[in-house]
Amino acid sequence: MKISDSIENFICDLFGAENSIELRRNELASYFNCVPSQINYVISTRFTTERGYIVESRRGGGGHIKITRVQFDSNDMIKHVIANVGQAVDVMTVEAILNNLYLGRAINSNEAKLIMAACSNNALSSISDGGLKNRVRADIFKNLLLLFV
Amino acid sequence: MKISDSIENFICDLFGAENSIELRRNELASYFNCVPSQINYVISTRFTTERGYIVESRRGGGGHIKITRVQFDSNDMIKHVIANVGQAVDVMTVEAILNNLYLGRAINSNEAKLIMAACSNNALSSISDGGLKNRVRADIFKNLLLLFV
DNA sequence: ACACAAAAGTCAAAGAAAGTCAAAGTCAAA
DNA sequence: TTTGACTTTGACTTTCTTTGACTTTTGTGT
Repeated sequence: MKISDSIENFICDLFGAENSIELRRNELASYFNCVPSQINYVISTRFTTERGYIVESRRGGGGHIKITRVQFDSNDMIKHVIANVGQAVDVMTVEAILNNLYLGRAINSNEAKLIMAACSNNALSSISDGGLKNRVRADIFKNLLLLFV
Repeated sequence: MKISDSIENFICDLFGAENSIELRRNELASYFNCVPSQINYVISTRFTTERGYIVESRRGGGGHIKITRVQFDSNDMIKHVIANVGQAVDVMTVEAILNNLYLGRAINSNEAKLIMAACSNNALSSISDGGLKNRVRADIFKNLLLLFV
């Protein structure tokens, strides 16, 4: 079996009943006899927002990688949006989706405003490249929606 | 291994219900078996103005370090943060500020989570340039906080 | 006043993690 | 057999922490 798959499985098992785990990249890499960056590869391809994971990390001494999984139990609407919003999205689309979610009672108006603000062109004004801007918007959007599922 | 975090926690605990504490750098250092300047490192990275602390100290015999945490009325708190977060900001700082705002009741825990998610490295992972990432983070952060004033 | 000792401050080098990126490898489908 | 998606690898980068040599400030005893 591919080593990436083994690592993926190993990490999944690590969760057990917990919803959040913390690991040391180098330890894991030496356990699997692979280069450390392989761990990054596994994480970035398998533990993505689309699949319901949030990844945080810290470098330097005592550094670590923390992976949190978000329960995909309730809200199908939001789940659906997260799965279907592509790599990039524009303001109007975000607006339309939020309106839908609001009408469908998946989020309330304050939440919609917050998300809208986070995805606004204003918030992303430092990004001059239009393509990048829409990709970042999509990332932020999905990360936020993830909190509601 | 992550002695800085232990020291940070220790100092935080010292506060208890008080808003101001006083400590001896050398004592603390020998308690943690570290060099005295490590205490400076912890203080300068964790107990910053941005995070709502004021640090004063005195050298020489009977010298000490005094750390005061400041509390504002919640609207002021947010305004203060918006005014003082610079052009760029890192995740740890956002985290610390949100925690402060939460403790100061300026925002609730859901709001804090939302803002955190919008400012996370995960949400901004498409931005490869570290400097730009922190600038965008600051923009998003301020845009979101603006909704609360 | 003055010297001295007892604090705390500064700064840069070394160390410890994690992140990035692109080249090279694999393998199945067209 | 060529192509293209997915994997593996490693050199290089960035971020955060630890350490220690050296500096500055301040209280105290002479």
